[in-house]
Amino acid sequence: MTADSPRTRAAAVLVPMPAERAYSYAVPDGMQVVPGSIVRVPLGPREVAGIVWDGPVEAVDPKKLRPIAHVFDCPPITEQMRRLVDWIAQYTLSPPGMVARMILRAPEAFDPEPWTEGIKRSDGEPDRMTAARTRVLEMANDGMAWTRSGLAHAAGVSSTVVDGLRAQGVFETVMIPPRPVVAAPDTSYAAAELTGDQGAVAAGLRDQVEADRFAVTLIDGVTGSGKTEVYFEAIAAALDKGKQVLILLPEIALTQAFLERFQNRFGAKPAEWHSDLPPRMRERVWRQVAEGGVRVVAGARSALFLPFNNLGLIVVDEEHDPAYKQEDRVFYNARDMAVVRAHIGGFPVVLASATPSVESRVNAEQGKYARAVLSARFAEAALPQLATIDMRRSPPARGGFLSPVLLGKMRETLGRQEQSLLFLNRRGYAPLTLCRVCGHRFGCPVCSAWLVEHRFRGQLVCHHCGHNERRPEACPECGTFDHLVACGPGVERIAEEVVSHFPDARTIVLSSDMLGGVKRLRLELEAIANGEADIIIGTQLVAKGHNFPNMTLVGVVDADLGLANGDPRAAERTYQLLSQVTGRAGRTGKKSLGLLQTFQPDHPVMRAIVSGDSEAFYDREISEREKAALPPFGRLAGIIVSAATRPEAESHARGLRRAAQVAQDVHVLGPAEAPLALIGGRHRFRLLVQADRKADIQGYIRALLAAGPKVRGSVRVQVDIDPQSFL
DNA sequence: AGCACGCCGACT
DNA sequence: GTCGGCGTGCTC
Repeated sequence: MTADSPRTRAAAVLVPMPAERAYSYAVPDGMQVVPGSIVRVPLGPREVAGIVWDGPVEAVDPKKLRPIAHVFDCPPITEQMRRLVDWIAQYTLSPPGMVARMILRAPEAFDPEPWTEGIKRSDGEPDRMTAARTRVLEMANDGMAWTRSGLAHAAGVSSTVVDGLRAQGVFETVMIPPRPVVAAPDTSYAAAELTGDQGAVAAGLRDQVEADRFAVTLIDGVTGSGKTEVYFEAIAAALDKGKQVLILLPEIALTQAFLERFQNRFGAKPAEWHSDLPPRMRERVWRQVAEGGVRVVAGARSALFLPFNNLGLIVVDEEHDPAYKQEDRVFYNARDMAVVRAHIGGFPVVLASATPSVESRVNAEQGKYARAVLSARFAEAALPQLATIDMRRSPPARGGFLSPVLLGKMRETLGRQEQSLLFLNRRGYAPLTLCRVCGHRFGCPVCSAWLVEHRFRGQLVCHHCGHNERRPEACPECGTFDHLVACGPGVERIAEEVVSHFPDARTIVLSSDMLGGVKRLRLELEAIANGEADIIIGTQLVAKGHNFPNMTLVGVVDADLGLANGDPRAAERTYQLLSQVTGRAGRTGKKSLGLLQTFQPDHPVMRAIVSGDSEAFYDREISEREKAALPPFGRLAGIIVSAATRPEAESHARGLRRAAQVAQDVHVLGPAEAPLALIGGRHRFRLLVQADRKADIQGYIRALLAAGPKVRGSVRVQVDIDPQSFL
């Protein structure tokens, strides 16, 4: 805000760096700024873009006060967005400047898009006609403005023909406004016919949108139950009201398939927003969102920070997806911040999932969220038949990992010329290699993980930090040759086993470390969809998005994987993943089958998957957490200490732990219990803090950080608040 | 987060 | 003798 003093006007400006408060800048005479204005200000040796902020301007040494260099010709960041920045900064204990930085991620967009020069038919007539000229004039007689190249292309002539006509005064020069990044959606383009409960849920959402009322609705329904069709009607209502709409999708799910589905309903695609967007497109989308020209954005979590000026609805699809959580710089969960955004804006938010997160289910049970269950009735035909394979009763052959039951079904599937998918969430050949003579195990020299053998590449790789080395012939400990054994399966090893059983089948392995990168992967997925493979062996990435029309068998090689890793969310995550994977079968209309290889067929996760009845599973999961006072019943925050070396990080975390004057109702877990990981070349250490109320945990962490050892050198401390029921 | 300043190892 | 490694400190 600006403040008038006898000599200089000053404004508070939030700059994109970890400053705890807005800095003060002088406003030169004649310059107009309002809260939300995007300005260029000097900061140290350079100039940066900042946002003029609300609140009193802090008095600062007049010698330090530097003037705002420039006010961008750009719609100001709205009050709702500014309140969101303050809220997130406060809640996540991040510097507000760092939160503001997430808004300012399209630097070229702060200036208006340039108008381009075009031409339009005028009164002038050409000196003589040719065939080419006739075609050009036929096109141009619509009286619309054309670009020169566009007109030439449309008429099928060279641009010299157009230039020749222009020289004779046949065209006048006009300026053409920037082209919209997407066409306007048409809410009446292809309204879906909704049945029974779908219609009722859609009507409820429409009412919320029309009432401009904050409300959270959790739409809970399996694939094919019409979740998307239902929230499309809420989107239509918001658009009819002249509002903008944001659809959040987990990054991987930003697939062409969703955009096409939207287009089939609204006649135009939504604008996309994700990290892979080319810079030029990024700027145009940002700008057109700020100006209100873009009505619907489908985006990854960062789309929450787009400068909407008239937002009326947010949809968070696959709300349980961990990709919504950002775990660097500012730690936040976009799903929860979307709820906060809607609360600030006073409009509804829709959370959709076939496998909701436990915290959303609890929020629904506590009445904070409404829960709309869509029955699977309409999807039943498409649901695969699911069963467990008890690996104690049907063990694999010696040295193998696939049970005869699964192999038998694969053979039948091959016989029908249909596709099978084997899912194993582990890259490489084997997760552990050891020496049969001396027992030496190959561990990562950098971190604590075992090295994973990648036989195809002839390497031992650390999946934690990326360290890799050649697989040696002899044991480095005892020197014995040819006695290294691979323990456990990875997708490469499963592929080996499959090929030995089905040498004539076309088998393909899909994992994120595939040679050739994303491009190759996309081609392979397309090839599979076209039926160019019989057996697909894949890691997590096959679980999402893609539809394989001929896939009638899904086998989960190790359904227990991930259940015993000490994560309080292990069961929930496994349930969600297995649900998604088994859902890859049965998109065909044909009879399809999902088989889970497990040593614990009576585990609640397996029972929930096989029976399709998730209610009991959620009830149990909720009561387990209640007993353990884990989220969503307690609050859990992580203090992340990161340093270049592991001892440094550990000693610092111990220092913080020592400094902990454990307050009532607050527990500090770790360091021993906390997971240690190496990310981006830095050792990260998470100290878990648990408390019952939001205020407790934030106050406690503030006190702890103040009392703890001074953070200096290359040690960094960040705070990750696990946001549960914050409303 | 950038970016400059500043002090110790391997090279044009 | 310099180039450059990243530790430290500052930005209205």
